[in-house]
Formats: sequence, C-alpha cells, structure tokens
Amino acid sequence: MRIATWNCNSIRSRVDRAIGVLQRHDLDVLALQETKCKDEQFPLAPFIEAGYEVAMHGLNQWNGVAIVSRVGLEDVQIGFEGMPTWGEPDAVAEARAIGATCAGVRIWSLYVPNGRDLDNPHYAYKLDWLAHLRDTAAGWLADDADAQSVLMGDWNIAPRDEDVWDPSFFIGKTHVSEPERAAFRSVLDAGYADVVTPHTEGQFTYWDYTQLRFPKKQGMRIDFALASPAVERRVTGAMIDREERKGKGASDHAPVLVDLADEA
DNA sequence: ATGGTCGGCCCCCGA
Repeated sequence: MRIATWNCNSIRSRVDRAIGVLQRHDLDVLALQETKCKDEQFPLAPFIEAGYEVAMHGLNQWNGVAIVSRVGLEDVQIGFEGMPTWGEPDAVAEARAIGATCAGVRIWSLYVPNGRDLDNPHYAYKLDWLAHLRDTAAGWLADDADAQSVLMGDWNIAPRDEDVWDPSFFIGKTHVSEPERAAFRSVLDAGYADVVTPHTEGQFTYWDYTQLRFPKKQGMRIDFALASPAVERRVTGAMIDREERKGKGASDHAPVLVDLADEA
C-alpha cells in the first residue's frame, strides 16, 4: 500500500498534476491540503475517472483538505474532537482536518494553521490547535494501542534546524519557534513516529515561490506523515517527489510518499 | 529593510 500527502495549493489549478501524481506513483491514498475550494467546486470527475473516491472538506478559498483513495473510504470524519476554530464560535468555520479509513488504515489529512508571526493571534491559535490534536490523537492510542493511524499533511513546522535551508534566516520567525517544535514533539511523545524523515534525510518538502528558493535549493521540511506504532511497523520506505516541484504550474510543496507492507 | 510568486471570491490579502 502506498500513501502520500501533498499540499497542492489549489486543486482546481492543479488537477492534472494531481492525477499525474496518483498515476506516476501508483498511489492508493493521497491526502491533499490547501484545496482552496468549497466542496461543490472540487473537480471530482477526473479522480472518479482515474478509479478513485474522494472525501473533501472545503468551506472557503484559503483552506480545504481532502482524501483521495482507491482502496475504500469509510467513516469519513470532518475535523477531530475538540478541534479549535478560528475566532469566536461560529465566526469563521475552518477546513483543516478530514479523516477516513482506507484499507484498514485511519488516514488524516491535516492542514495545521499558519502562525503568520510570533505575535499574531494566529500563532496562539496554531499552538492551541496542535495541543488539541495531540490530546485527541493520544486518546486514539490510549483506546487502542494497535490502532493503525497516520497523521499526515502540512504541519507548518520545521522541527529541527536541519529542516530549514538556513536557521539564521528564520530567527524570530514562525515555523521554527520552540513552542511550535515542542508541539510537534508532543505528538511524537504521544506515540506517533515520523516515518518519512529517516528515509529522506537532507531533503525538503517545501520551497517558497519567491526568491528563486527552489532552484537555489532553499527549502523547508514542513510536510510530515506521523504513524501509529502499528503502521510504523509496516513502513518499508518513503520518498519526497521533488520532481513534482519543477516546471510551470507546480505547487510550492512536493508530495511526500510512504510505502506500507501488507498486514502481517 | 524588501513577497522578487503564486493562489483566491483577483488590483488586495495570505502563504
């Protein structure tokens, strides 16, 4: 089974590339972030045509997540228990998390809030969001230590200095602050494992569109797949599709792939 | 010092 996560930065502007990613890598499941469309605007037909089902959650032009699967898509859940929304209750609905069970694996497509700046209210919201994710995900393992779950998506966190092209550039900026890194580590401490980094050390998953960051190899590792112990035991490999970042019409993120062995 | 590029409900804001 091959699963992947990709911040596509608008699915409508990149549907052909998305189908290409599915087919080039023979993917069973693809978690998408920043679909940037409402559910009724999602370009479903090409995915159905290619043999996939889609569960999506989009409410506006900024966020939006989806799970694309050809191995079943059951028990779809919008958001997770306790997931904070931005602003006062009902002020702004968010579309940042969707979960579904695909061939026995609970897949989550997550778009962690961008903190914007350390003194911005969105930064506090990001930390709050991550704390609730940690609590809820820890609960899943407490309920079932053998749960097969994968939390994957755009975490908007570079957990280590080696996950950015130049740590000095990021001093005082979001994505690398200690509270964000601690929030990421707290999910690891809850029992989930980063199953991609060990197979892709030294590689990035995101390059800013500006400043020629991609050709200058000035990227960040902010997209992750965190697996429960039962899934971690099945991982046989992982890769970052840097080729997908090339050329006209690329997203600013590369797809991140994980291979799982059949259940023992 | 600086968003130089992308996306969107598109000439402004957010990433």
